[in-house]
Amino acid sequence: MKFSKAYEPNQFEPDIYALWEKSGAFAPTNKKDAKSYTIVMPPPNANGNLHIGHGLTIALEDILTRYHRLKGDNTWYIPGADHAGFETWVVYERRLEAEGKTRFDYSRDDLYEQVWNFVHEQRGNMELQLRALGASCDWDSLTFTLDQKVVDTVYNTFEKLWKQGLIYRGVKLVNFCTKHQTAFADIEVTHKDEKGKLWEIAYPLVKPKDGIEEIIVSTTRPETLLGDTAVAVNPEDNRYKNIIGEKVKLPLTDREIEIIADEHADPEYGTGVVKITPAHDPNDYEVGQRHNLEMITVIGFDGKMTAEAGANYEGLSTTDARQKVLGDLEDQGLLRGEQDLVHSVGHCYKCNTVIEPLLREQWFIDVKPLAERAIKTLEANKIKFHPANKKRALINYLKNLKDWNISRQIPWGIPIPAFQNVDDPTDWIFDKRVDQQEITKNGKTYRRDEDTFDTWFSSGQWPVITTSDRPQHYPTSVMETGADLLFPWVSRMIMLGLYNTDEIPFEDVYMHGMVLDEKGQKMSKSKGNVINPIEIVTQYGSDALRLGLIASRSAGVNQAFSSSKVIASRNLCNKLWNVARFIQDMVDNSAEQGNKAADNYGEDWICREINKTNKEIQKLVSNYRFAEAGDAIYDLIWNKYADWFLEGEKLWKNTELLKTTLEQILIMLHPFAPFVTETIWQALSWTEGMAMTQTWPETLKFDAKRAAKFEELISIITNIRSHFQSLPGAGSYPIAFYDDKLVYDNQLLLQHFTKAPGVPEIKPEDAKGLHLAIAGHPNIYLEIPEDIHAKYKANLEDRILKLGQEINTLEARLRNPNYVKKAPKELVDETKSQLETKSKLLEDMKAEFALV
RNA sequence: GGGCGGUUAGCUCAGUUGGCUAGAGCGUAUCUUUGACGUAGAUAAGGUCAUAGGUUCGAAUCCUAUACCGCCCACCA
Repeated sequence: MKFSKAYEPNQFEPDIYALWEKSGAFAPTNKKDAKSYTIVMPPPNANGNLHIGHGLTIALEDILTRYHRLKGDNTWYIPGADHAGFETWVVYERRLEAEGKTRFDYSRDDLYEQVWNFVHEQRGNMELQLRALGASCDWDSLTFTLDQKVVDTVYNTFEKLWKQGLIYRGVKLVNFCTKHQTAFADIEVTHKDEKGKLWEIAYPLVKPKDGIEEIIVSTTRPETLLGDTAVAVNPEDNRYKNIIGEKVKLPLTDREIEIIADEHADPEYGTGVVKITPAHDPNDYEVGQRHNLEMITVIGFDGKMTAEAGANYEGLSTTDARQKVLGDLEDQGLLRGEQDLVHSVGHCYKCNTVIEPLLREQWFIDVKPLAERAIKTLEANKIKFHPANKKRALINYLKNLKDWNISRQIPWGIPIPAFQNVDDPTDWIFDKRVDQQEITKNGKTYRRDEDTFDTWFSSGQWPVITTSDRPQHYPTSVMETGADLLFPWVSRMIMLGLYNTDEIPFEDVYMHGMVLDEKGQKMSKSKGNVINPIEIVTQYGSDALRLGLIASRSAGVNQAFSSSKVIASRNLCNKLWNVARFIQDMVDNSAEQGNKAADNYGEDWICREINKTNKEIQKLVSNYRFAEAGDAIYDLIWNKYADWFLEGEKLWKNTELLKTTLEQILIMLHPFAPFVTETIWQALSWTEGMAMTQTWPETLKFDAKRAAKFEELISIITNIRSHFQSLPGAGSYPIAFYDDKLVYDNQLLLQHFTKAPGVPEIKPEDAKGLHLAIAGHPNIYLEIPEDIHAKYKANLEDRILKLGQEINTLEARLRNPNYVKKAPKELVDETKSQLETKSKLLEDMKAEFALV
């Protein structure tokens, strides 16, 4: 294939991906002496589109996967697709709504089937997008979160928990969205600050005592008054000590409730008296538990007041009920004041409806034993975290974890395998026959629980489920995911992983931060600042997106998307493409002889640099330092390979070395930029197989002394170029020298790199022009005209001053007896030799200054 | 209230056991229409590493305090 002038990713990427996929190389190898390396992909929404965060996820995971594959590990990257319980349900419910239907028009089984079909119609986009991003995952192992094996494992775990008494059915306050008709875990509720009012309401004492006739409570939710079953004061609060145990008359009702003493009441806040509504407030619920209070539900799951709220209020929305309650209180003269306040209110993260804390019977997991075990494992450092501080955050979270509500009132999910005796509501049994609404067992009839599992309950078992066919891949190597999933997901995987397998689910956790928009704002549809990764792929190529996303990004830190990094990465791909094009050209014309007269030190030098980068990349990737690894390979390709080595090879044309080094570079860059490296690999005339399945490069042999010599040549060339640039006039002059073997041996190279008209060897007495101040090379002159030379003098003076300062610093350091005594010997020696070279250089420069 | 991050070049950010002249990309300036690449090459300018103390022979890096920015958790009658 011929190389076009510029690399156009779109032309090649789909074919290259098809080549990989067809080759079967995504499947894990099963080599005997090799280690397993396993990454489970956090499953993207099966019927959604990938967002830029997925771009980062795939980039990081695929770099690791491809790197380990090249290193020879039995590498397995397991893709997944998430049924995305709630997310998908919301989308589907909207569709129903548009058709004028509601969920209540269908049975759960019908709905499940409808959504299943809906998802499968939509499905596939996400998987195509993963391919566009270059994910080298094993498609045959793709697991959908509703696959039978997922359900099986989840049911086994549930049964085990059930048998061990860690599952219980409880009536507790749950976070309920009255629009979506489902409960949420605490962690799913979004809190927002809102303006509200704090009302003061008088509750008259049934029997006035010690002159106290009423007490005044403060509340932001007067409508819940109808469900009050006590009022609380702080036991230390002297104002109310005497009336603890007395009764008050609950306004607007005919009930009498007790004044209790509880720490929950803060004497500093409001009047210091708080009404207690155990059925509608989490704190009040706890107070209720402590004092064994009655719980009266006055708000129903539909968000309307219940019959228990009284005939005057039944059927009203909470907002209307609030107005009516306030009005009625006012009429009775019991409303004593109102003031503005800002407080935070829980909202449904999807529809923004205010979350009602409501009593509901749900399945709960007693998390204590699970959390304790997880904490112990974390404290024993069994799992490494990147960034490390996430471990502590997780331990803290686990220490305060409350029992986990795993019931969701959404049809789209894994049915909870529990049945209730129709004659005895307290009799629940575990049974897997969830496809039946009613079953009989031991002659009794049981009705199915209509709820489904919280998604995190099933995805918390993801590593063990996905690796079940190849158990040697469990525990997995690394769990790479977004930092926001530390609590909801990573914590669950650790708890349930340990519970299921007695092993950790993964050895490392790497958490990436959020990809923000270019201004550093969170991306959101409503803000309209969402960046579509596939658009970037179309515009700049998949590799450019990957390299651009990982650039300058460190673990756990949110960072802005940077199109300039993507462009820079696109340019790197193009650069490499042209490097390859040029080398192929030289290979094609290898009959042309290069310079054989002298050694090319640049060859030793580039081998040294490639080896160095090779080692560096290995170290950086194993420490998850992707951005630095990317920088290292960028620097090698652009600033070393192309700028110096390849430039020199225009003279030497050492095609064998050009081939070897290019291959090594392609392989080392492959994990980061798989498409362009593979495209080149396929295009080159001499390479075989695929870049993807090569072995990570061995180190190259080179002569260290000659490599160091080349470095000297670089500094001579740079120095000369700098002069050519800064000197007034035409710009390039002959480089004259005497008594300098390195220059003598490399006249051609110097001329080539500096574009000097010549590099003549002269006699010392003929030396004239601009004397170069280069350490170790005192006899090099640029033969410039007199008039230009004079202007140069001022410049020289500045440089002498600067060098003098540097020498002073070094001398001061050496004069310090503590430095000489305490600093490592090598460092001190280095300082000494540096001082020596610089002093000599200074003498030379001073001598030159005297001359000009 | 508890916890965690951040503050380094005009911009976005790297900088892991403290060690030579603090780096990158983009941007800027000047030069180069050289047969790999103008998505390029060459050269250069640009930083008292937020502030104040401390530890140390030596601090962007460790400690303490302050300021500002951001995130998470809990609470908010």
